Amino acid sequence: MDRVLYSVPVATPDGEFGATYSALGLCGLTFPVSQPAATLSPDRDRRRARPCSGGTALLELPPRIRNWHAELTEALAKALAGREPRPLPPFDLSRGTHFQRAVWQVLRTIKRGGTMSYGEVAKALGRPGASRAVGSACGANPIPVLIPCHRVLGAGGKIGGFSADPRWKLLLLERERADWRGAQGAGWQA
DNA sequence: GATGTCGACGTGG
DNA sequence: CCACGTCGACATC
Repeated sequence: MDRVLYSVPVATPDGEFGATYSALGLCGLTFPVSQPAATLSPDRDRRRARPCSGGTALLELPPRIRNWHAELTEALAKALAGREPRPLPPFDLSRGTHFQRAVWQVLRTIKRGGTMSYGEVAKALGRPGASRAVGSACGANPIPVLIPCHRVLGAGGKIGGFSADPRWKLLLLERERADWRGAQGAGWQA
């Protein structure tokens, strides 16, 4: 069952994310809209945590979902601070195609601070030449940050694209101290 | 060297 | 059909 049953705001130091849950687990995570990434800077000063605007919504959640949400809230805060996001709630990725799920699986093997190129991911799937399709699959990732699509860069260390906002990609990489600057240092752009 | 163009790939509009 | 979070090869200045 991949239907979205609950949509819940997630308060973090970087603004209010949005989580959606199905009966199987977390099936979606969206970046804050109220705090545009345009105001983000790669420096260290953090934003104040905002109270959850969901109001009484949280109280209406079934215990199981509420537990997942508590785990997610903590995991997301850790991830945004560049630390290991654990424990995690279960993910419901049943909406992805076979290829997309295979891609997301590879993404989850990229260690914090590490990166892969779209081409390398394609190669890891036994599909050299599908690098572009990998890019599309990354863009279709329903749970950014926790499924680290931001750790996939263009060949030669170029920053590549990011559906939400490239600033988030840069910020996340900064926070995990990723060694993403390519071999030639100059090979990246905003 | 610095640019263009082209084809391959999976998915959704 | 087309347009994408790409890449590498090759052509041409």
